[in-house]
Amino acid sequence: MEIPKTYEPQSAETKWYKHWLDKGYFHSTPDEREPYTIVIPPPNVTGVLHMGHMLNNTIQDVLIRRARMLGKNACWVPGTDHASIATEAKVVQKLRAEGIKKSDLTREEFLQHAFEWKDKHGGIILEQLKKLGASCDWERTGFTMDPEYSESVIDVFIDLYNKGKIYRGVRMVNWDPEAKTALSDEEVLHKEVNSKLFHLRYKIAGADDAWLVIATTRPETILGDTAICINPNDERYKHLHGKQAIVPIANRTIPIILDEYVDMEFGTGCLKVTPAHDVNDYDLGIRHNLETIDILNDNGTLNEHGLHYQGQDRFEVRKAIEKELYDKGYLVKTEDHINKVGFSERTNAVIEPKLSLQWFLSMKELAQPALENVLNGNINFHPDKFKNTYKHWMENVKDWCVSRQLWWGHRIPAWYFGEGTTDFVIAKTATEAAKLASEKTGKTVTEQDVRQDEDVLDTWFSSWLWPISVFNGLTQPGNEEIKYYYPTNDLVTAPEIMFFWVARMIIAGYEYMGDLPFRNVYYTGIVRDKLGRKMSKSLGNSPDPIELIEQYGADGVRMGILISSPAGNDLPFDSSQCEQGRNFTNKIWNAFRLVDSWEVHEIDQPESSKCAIEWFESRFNEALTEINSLFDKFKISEALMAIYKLIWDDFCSWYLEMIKPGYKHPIDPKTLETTKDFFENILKLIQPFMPFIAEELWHLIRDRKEGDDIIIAAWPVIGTINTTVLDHFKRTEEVITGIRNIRKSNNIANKVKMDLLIKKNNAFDPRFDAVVIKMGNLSSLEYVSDKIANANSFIVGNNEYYVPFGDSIDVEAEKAKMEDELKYAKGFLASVQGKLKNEKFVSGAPAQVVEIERKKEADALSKIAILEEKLASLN
RNA sequence: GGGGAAUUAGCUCAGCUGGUUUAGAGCAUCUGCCUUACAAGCAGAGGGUCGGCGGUUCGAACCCGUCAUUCCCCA
Repeated sequence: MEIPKTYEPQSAETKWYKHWLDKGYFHSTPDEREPYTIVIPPPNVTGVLHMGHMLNNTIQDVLIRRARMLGKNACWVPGTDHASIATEAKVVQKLRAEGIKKSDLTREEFLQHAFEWKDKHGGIILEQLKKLGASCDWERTGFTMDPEYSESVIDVFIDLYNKGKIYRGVRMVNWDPEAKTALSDEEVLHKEVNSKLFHLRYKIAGADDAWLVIATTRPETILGDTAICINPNDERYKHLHGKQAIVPIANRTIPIILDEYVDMEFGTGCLKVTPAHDVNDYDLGIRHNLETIDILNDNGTLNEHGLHYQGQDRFEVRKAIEKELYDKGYLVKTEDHINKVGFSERTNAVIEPKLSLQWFLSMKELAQPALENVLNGNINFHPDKFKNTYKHWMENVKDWCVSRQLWWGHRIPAWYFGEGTTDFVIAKTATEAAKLASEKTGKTVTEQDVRQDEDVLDTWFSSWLWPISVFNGLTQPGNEEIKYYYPTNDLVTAPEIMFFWVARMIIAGYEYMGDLPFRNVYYTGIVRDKLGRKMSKSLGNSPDPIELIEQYGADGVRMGILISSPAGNDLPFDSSQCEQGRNFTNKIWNAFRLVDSWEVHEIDQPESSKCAIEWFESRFNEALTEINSLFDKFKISEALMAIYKLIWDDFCSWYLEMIKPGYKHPIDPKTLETTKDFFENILKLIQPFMPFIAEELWHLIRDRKEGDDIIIAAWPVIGTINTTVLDHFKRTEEVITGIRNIRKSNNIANKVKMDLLIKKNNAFDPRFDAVVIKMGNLSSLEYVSDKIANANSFIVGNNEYYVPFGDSIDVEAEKAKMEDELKYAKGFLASVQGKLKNEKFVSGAPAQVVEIERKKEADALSKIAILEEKLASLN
């Protein structure tokens, strides 16, 4: 059978993914083995796979595949998040395109559309992950609005309310007038915009022609003014103390109050106070007992307090009122001004600070165990530096506004039975609510008398239960699965959602399971393009992951994305990295072609092969030790690099070349079988990173019984490491490189055999001579006691190596080379002797360190002597 | 404005508690090779006053101070 010269990934990928699924390798059920669990950060149902997902999920797959090979019961739970605001926005948009307005639909009708959307788009990302090779337990695919999951979200709300942690309160929230919902601070993007600063004059009450001038960027809000504030230390305005002012147009009389909050330098030093529309003003309002006048409707138009502007949009009013103020002589001047304005991350609408009645979760106490257990290392962050950010946030945690004015999501289980602020109960059903309300009021309240809160819960209020609720840990406490899989092991996510999600999962973990949700959090970076810009759909600078997979193969892309992606650092992605990955798959493929091409004969094993085997065994175990330790430290890309070098350099470039029989020559059975063993082991190491080619070659290199698949093969166990052999080989490598350099500088073709003469000054074991002969393509290797004239030479370990080559030696070049070496050796000696001559070094440094320096000195001295002699012999 | 992180070769990064080397890797670059596994390859080579300046120390990429630049978070 003709094996293609290059690896063709497509057929292997479909074949093996199907095989793994058919065999149920991804599926996990509790058993006696140690569990290893990862819950996927559930992607939005609206999304399509982007490079960030690729990075994140490749890492998870690497971890889970290695755990599976380590004999653990590996369980990677996939799923999706309902993403209330993002999904609702998409559905509204889609309906609008069809000519349907959300306001024309009932809640039930709208939700039907939303579920249709979810059914159609919700699985796209998960399907795409299969192309990447993700070994998720698909039978466990969860969704944050699954019935049982939803039940646990509602239960938690009720429980926290009953514990007194959830309260209803008036707060200044970030209001998105387009989506008509409150947003968390994290969902608001602050951008600098060019705006205008309007200087407006207010008449002083009771005076004929006395005025004060304020500066504002939002003149329309004067209709909501309830005070003017000045700094009590401001000499300019002492005369205003205790006075009142009259709001232009509204003609309301408002007090002039004193507060050091006012920045005397900014604007005119007089601040108009609008408690309903500015966070700082709101605080001032509370301090000074001011009236609060809300002039806005939920959609951003003005209400009845807007007087003749009622019903108009806030931005139209800004223009109109500017004119009116000017016409009536209140506008003193306008100047250009740059300020920061908040925009909705989802709808890009300008955020309106707005007072509204929302549901809050008090965080201070809940956050305590979550903070402690990260600081004390029960939960580890990788990299560790994110602990600082976490600490800072957790120590200054603010109450969490959990309500959102949306329909898509978990509806808040609050039921109102009257108009009073306390006329509500928290209950799972209307029946229960009626019962509770009856108890609360002492009167009969029926199911028809109660109406449920219109709002839904913040998406994160459901996803913070993810590691618990995917195992139904709240609805069926203590069930077999939650006992077995919880706490999960590792979480892989982006630092951007450390507070949104990670911190809150930790909080929920301690509150509801009394235990951490995961032991390690691996933070990935942001995937950026070559110019350092974040990859995003709007910029169009993100490659389509599926196209990348088609172009380079899933294995190539997996490697390309991981090779330069240390934890927590951004990944400047370039498709050339996938090319490197593809080239690597091809390298492994061709190594297999080579091994596969050999014909076995019952011949003796060559000495060089014996040495090679002995060396590679130690080298493999040495590398494996390092690789395991890198994995333990979550240095995934370094582990991959170590495997890459082991395979490419050690196995392909050295080992295979050493044992490779001459053209058309057979190989001995012992060497071939051992080589196949080695090959199997390196395939095992690469399996977590490049599962497809690993499985493909696993089945090509030896006949396999049913069920003997590499995905479930045992991760290699570290065997003996013979450091003497490793040292011998290191020296041998140097000798071979020396020979190659001589060929190169003299233009001697590889096929031309050469002689090597060795003047041995230091003892060494000549066992690897056979390897030197083979790799150097030598006709002879001999030991001599004198220097050889007319030869190219080099020094390894203070032994002298000579390759005579007739008259073709360039003596001058040889001399120059040696002089360079001599110069370096002398410089090196000087630095070593500098230390040794220093009395304080010799007495102060540890004996071992001094000893090492002495040895360096001795070696350098002897090398210098050899070089000088050789130079002399050339003259 | 407050807090945090970073700065090592053209690029991306290692470099553990200061001492095995007058600093390492991969990619890229350059040179020579289509040598019967692989040109998606082979064999070599060049490239860094470890951001600047001070300090501590016998000894600093590593510790301290300071300045500069960049990024992140919060207001």
